[in-house]
Amino acid sequence: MAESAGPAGGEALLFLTDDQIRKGIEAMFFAYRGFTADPDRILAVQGYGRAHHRAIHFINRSPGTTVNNLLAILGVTKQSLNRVLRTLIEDGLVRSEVGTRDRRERNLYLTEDGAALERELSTAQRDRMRAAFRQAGPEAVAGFRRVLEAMMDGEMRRHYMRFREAEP
Amino acid sequence: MAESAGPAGGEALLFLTDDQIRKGIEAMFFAYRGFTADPDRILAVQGYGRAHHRAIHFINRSPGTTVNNLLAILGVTKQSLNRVLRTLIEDGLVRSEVGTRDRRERNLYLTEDGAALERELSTAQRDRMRAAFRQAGPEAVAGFRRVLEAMMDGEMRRHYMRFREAEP
DNA sequence: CAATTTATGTCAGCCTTGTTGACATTCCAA
DNA sequence: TTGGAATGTCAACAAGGCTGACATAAATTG
Repeated sequence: MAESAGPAGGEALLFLTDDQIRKGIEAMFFAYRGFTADPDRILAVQGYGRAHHRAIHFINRSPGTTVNNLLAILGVTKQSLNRVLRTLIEDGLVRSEVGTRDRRERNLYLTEDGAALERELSTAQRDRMRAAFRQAGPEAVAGFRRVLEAMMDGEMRRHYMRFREAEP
Repeated sequence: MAESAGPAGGEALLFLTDDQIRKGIEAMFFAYRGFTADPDRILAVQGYGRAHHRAIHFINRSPGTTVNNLLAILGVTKQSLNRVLRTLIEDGLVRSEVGTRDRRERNLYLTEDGAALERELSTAQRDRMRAAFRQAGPEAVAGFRRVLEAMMDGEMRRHYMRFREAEP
């Protein structure tokens, strides 16, 4: 349909055929399992899931972030996030401090233990990503990022861009 | 750590710094939400979820496939898949036929209604992917695919490759 | 100051989708 | 022919989404 195939106006656009796009969709599906496989294995040991990983990742990226901010980034409800945060706080991986500027807010930090788990998780995930990057080469990596950025919803792209520029 | 940054042996390898890799990880996270957003909206209307989408997608890709085969592709337990298949069969979207060669097997097909939903879902997903591809350009798309393929687990890569070559 | 809004937390209950365990059916090979 | 392996189904449970209702505390506004 649409602009399925064939030359159009002088450009070939062969990379926009339904078949090429289908391959992109399936690549995305199968690759995402690899992307989460290593952290999933680590998390399963201590009885955590991907939701815990996401919270830990973004608290590490923005120490002192508020619950509301985390909510927007993760795109879940506060009830859902709260369940995860509560277990992380109870288990001593996350510390929640009453905000100084605005005392309704809670500023979230990783504890020593939380930071240790974060390192374990991100090391595993980075190792795989690094291997994939090395295998594919720098130009492929640039293209990879360009396509992913174009695929994001506007709201998510905003969050991504804020982190993209920030050096840790 | 490892080969964090800086020139190494003559090559720069700047795309392998922890910071570059971290951007790749976050791009993957935020992009995947966009990837599933449109199908999710459609599925929510009829009370289905992503699991239904995955089953429908791969039954459409391999009409007559068996439950066992689908299991290997989706990487879930047979009990989990069975629940999804049962609702799809009850709702008249999937047809299950006793295997002729081996009567323990069930061959799965989409019905007319199932094929209609599959088209609706894949059209929505393809539209977004096509827009991202067009925006990023052909070289970026090639790189995108190369990185994703390098990121897959071996088992998943095998499945991907089988579909990759097959024309519908 | 009183009223309202905002940020957070909590309880209850629902749904999807993952899990394990138990079991029926069918095939195949010893 | 019989026992094991393969295939698929049913039941029950857990994680982690969701909505709705409500409480509390703090900030903001009139």
